[in-house]
Amino acid sequence: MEILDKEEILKQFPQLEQPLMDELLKQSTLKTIEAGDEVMRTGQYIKSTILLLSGLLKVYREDDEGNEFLMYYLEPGNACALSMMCTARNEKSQIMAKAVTDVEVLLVPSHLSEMWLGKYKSWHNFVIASYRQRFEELLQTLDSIAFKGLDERLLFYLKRHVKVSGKEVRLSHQQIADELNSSREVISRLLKKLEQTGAITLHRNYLEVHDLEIV
Amino acid sequence: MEILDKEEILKQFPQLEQPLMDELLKQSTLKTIEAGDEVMRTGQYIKSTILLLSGLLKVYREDDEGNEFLMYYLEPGNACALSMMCTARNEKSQIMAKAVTDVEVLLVPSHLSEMWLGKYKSWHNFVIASYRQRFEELLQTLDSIAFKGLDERLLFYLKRHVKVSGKEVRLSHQQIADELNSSREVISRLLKKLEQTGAITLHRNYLEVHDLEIV
DNA sequence: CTTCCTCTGTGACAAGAGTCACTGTACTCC
DNA sequence: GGAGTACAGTGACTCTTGTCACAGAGGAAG
Repeated sequence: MEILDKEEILKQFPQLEQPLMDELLKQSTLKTIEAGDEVMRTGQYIKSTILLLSGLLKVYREDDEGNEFLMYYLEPGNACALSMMCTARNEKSQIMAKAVTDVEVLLVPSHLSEMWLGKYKSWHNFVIASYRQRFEELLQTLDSIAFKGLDERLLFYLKRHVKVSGKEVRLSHQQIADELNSSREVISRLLKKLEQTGAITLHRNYLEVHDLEIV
Repeated sequence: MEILDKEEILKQFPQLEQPLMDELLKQSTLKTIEAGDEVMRTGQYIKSTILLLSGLLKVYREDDEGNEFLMYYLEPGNACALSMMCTARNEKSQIMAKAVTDVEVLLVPSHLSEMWLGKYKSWHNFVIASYRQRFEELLQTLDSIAFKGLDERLLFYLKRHVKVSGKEVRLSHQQIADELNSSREVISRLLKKLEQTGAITLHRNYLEVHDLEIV
């Protein structure tokens, strides 16, 4: 286990009170995860609360036929709400979390996380706030699926992607299609249309976003 | 304000500890809501946590064009997770809660609910458990929208409806269509098919469910 | 009984999205 | 430079869902 850089951690979680930070530094473990690796899947027993220090995680849903769709991204400073509330789920569909880039996480043993809820007000607030944020993001995703056509969903997806990792979207059409639970051809066509409006420029294996609001 | 029937309330929320129950009885207000009335809409400032004592609430999403879809039902013993985490939301789409039947709710002022989180372990657990349940239900809804065709979504919807209010589904095709964000004609056709398999029987203004598993 | 209104059933058509087949294009590795 | 491979573009077709138009059917109220 590497030595925790206190300053670094504090910077990501400034809302946590001092004594809690001390415990956190002492009791949690730092883990590095390579881009592309799976961080979590429901059904598996989750024994830790996950705090994200650096990098980018995507949380998505996968059904029994291998279809998937993106729920939301987690950025540094976020906690994985699901890791806090993972009950024994034995349904067919799963929630998965995967590292988009290399990622550093802090693992807090569940029993501690549980205990801190009563002990530290700031931890408690942090946990509740995490639930809220995830709930809201999930609702946005739900909205876009329920009310919007694929063209608007694609826009929503691109906007979100730009927000977490910049205007260079380094994804193939196939990858985008997967995350929207659609098919490559359809995404290709829609992207082409977007390019024609001038909103984006297409390249091999990536695309540049110029302005998604003009559409 | 009516007098709270302690026994009744205890029965719905047996997991709450005694001193908390006492405070709850003293500090919260009972409110009766008529079938069809709106309980809540986001954006509006929510000043209370809502506990459901009797009746049935539906929680649904509505977008700016009046489209809607059902998120989940709340039954007696449930709390409205949203009333606990309503931040100032000023987006276009809204979460709405409406009474399906006549409903009795207990209103807990937000500042108390907040305080109890630290004070009573059982309250804290109850709140966390509520979040979890709603999150899970929302995920199921999301799944059915993202992965399933309308036929399967209709089945899922009917099953859920049967679970909360029995095998007589007293809804017009139009109402069902609304809750699935679809159109009457399509729902009519799908229901007809279901009737042909023997899973349900159609009537004017209601339908009987026999067995939804056989489909 | 008659009128009126809401709910339901149905056929025809349109639009969106998925699938298939095939072509072209850029990059990588010998 | 040439072969192989993953990615991207495109047309044709199908299926599902939504829309429009209209016809019955059942209830309610007079």
